[in-house]
Amino acid sequence: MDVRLRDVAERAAVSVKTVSNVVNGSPRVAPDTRSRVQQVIEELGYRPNLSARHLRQGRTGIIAFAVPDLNVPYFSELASSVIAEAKQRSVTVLIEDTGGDREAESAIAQGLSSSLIDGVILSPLALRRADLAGAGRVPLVLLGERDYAKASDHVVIDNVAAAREATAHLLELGRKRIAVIGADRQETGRQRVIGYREALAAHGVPADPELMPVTGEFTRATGAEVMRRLLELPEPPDAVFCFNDLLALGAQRVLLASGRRIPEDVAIAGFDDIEDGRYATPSLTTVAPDKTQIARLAVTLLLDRIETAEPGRQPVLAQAGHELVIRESTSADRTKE
Amino acid sequence: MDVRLRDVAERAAVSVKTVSNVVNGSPRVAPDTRSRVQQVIEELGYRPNLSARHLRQGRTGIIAFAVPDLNVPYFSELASSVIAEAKQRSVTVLIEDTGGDREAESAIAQGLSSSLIDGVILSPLALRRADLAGAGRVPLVLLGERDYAKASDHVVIDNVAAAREATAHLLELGRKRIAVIGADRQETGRQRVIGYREALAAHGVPADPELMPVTGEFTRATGAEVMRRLLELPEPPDAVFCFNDLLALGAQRVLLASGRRIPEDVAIAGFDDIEDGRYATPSLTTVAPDKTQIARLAVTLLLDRIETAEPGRQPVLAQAGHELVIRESTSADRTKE
DNA sequence: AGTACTCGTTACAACGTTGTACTGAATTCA
DNA sequence: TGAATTCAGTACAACGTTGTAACGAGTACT
Repeated sequence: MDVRLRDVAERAAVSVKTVSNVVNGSPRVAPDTRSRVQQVIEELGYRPNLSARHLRQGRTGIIAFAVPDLNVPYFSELASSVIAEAKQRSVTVLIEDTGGDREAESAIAQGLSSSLIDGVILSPLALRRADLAGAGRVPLVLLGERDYAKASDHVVIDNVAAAREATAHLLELGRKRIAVIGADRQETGRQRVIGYREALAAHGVPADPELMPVTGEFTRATGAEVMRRLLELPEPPDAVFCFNDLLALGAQRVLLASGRRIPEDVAIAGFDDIEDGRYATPSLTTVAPDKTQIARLAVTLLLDRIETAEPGRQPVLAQAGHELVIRESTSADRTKE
Repeated sequence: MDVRLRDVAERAAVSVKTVSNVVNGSPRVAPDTRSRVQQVIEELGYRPNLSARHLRQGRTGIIAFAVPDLNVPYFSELASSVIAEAKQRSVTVLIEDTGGDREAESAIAQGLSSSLIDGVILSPLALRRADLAGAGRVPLVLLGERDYAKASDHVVIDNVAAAREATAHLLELGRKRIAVIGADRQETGRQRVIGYREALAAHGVPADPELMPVTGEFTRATGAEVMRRLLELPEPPDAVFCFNDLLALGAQRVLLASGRRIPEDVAIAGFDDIEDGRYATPSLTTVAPDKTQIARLAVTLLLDRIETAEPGRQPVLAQAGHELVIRESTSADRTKE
């Protein structure tokens, strides 16, 4: 069986509470008592029972991180950052895979998952604003969607600026027909389209709707399929800006298979800076959100929200940084004209 | 505050225990009482407090899945499978990232992580046999290393056969100089080398130690670096068998950058069947362990072990299936000679 | 009619922890 | 020297749940 406070107390000839005080570093303990107890703790290998502690104080020290798909590298990388950040604050992270399912996301936002979590960081995919209506049962931080501003704390990056910078980079290579893959109904996509248009406008390049085809899921397969369609246009693109790296890798594969050179014939930029992109051939230019900072902000906001339970508190918006990382898929280019 | 059994009991005018019996589906409840209580439960939105339940019965319904690095696609894919499998058994999975650190792995094997987990599925990287000596505090299932057979339940695949099949496939393409990347001191690597040698012997091809260079971590970077060294050999390889897909993708990148064609000049096979390999250019031939089956076996063994706490029970070895998946990196080949 | 059994329900205690209120001793102050 | 204050440590209760034992009311058997 497990060692309990009581076992330690008996062996050290003190009360249970004194041992508890030592464990929790309460100041009301004499130095020699403390060291004696400390020693017995190590001898017996005592570890506090978290369930009992939770039962007593209403906290588990566990937060959930819910993502649409753990196999999407961006999310697994983000999960690693969140876990690392939480560990620093001695909090445990439970990874939850929603499958991008709206109901699952909604359930999590309402705190319907296990009752043993103190709060949730949720990266929504299908969630609608209305699904947050009944929320508030559990402290919640949302990632990535500016749309929910008034409903909950959230952490975003400046998608408009990021997309603008990436597009500007492609324009500065002399490209005129810059396609976009990933411009779908999601708020994130919409933001990035705005940045894309802004950059085009600033360079006096007209926006061609043909270059912004409808997209499905953000997978390599979609990227490949959409790229194939783009290549069939009477006037195909000379650059592609994909709204995530997976789309870009899929598109890249089609371009290479079709015999085109990257970046000479078509330049490619992605979004997310996943590890795969760094090792692709050619390596992928991409917008790199500061995942470490996102994780830190999300955990900080969540713990704040957990600690101060006052319900009236206004939702907070935190913005993390990003950076355009230029790699072979755009850089080896000789500017034309 | 949260709804408690007591609240439900008061509203339904029964005792707390009766509500508990309804919640737990105990048969000793009259049908009309049951439905009345059921209704109040839904009305109030009661959810059991897992910590209290655990405190009472010594189980949390949480198992941990510890991997060396969640960003390695093989592990994140496996994690998804484990989570899915556990969900079916209404068990929650806590993902633990050991960083491949021997101490962290050892700590987990001894059950030193949070005291709130019922058991651990551990995919070890640096763990030594001796580290398992003090184990047994927590039910444990190991993945992948046949080495620990007598110390703990474990799930493996037939690495020898898998490596033999992959090597045979390369040999049947007419390749004679088949390099191996990933033949390091780890038990898994050793097993695969055995299969590799068996296949060579069966085809009467001599094994050249130069074609089995020392390897470091199983990353794209290592794959790339080792491939570069292999290309500098006086007689470079005409095929490469990498012991994981990341190594293969790194090697592939170097080959393409050096102007060689895959598979015409050099054929490549990997191991793990991660998603990246399916979308690489060219797509990667690989050994696909049956991840779903691995997850199912691991969860089953672990729950078994948790339920029957008798300490005398012998460790179980379970073997999951695998399959050689042939893709472009070896198949478009015209057999030479 | 009395005993034995079954059934549905209940009261109580306990899981391991910690906050509150308390105690007794040592120390400080007037 | 007596009163107030500080300090170290303790006893008790409670968090929400469930296993055990016990209960009274029927029902079945003799």
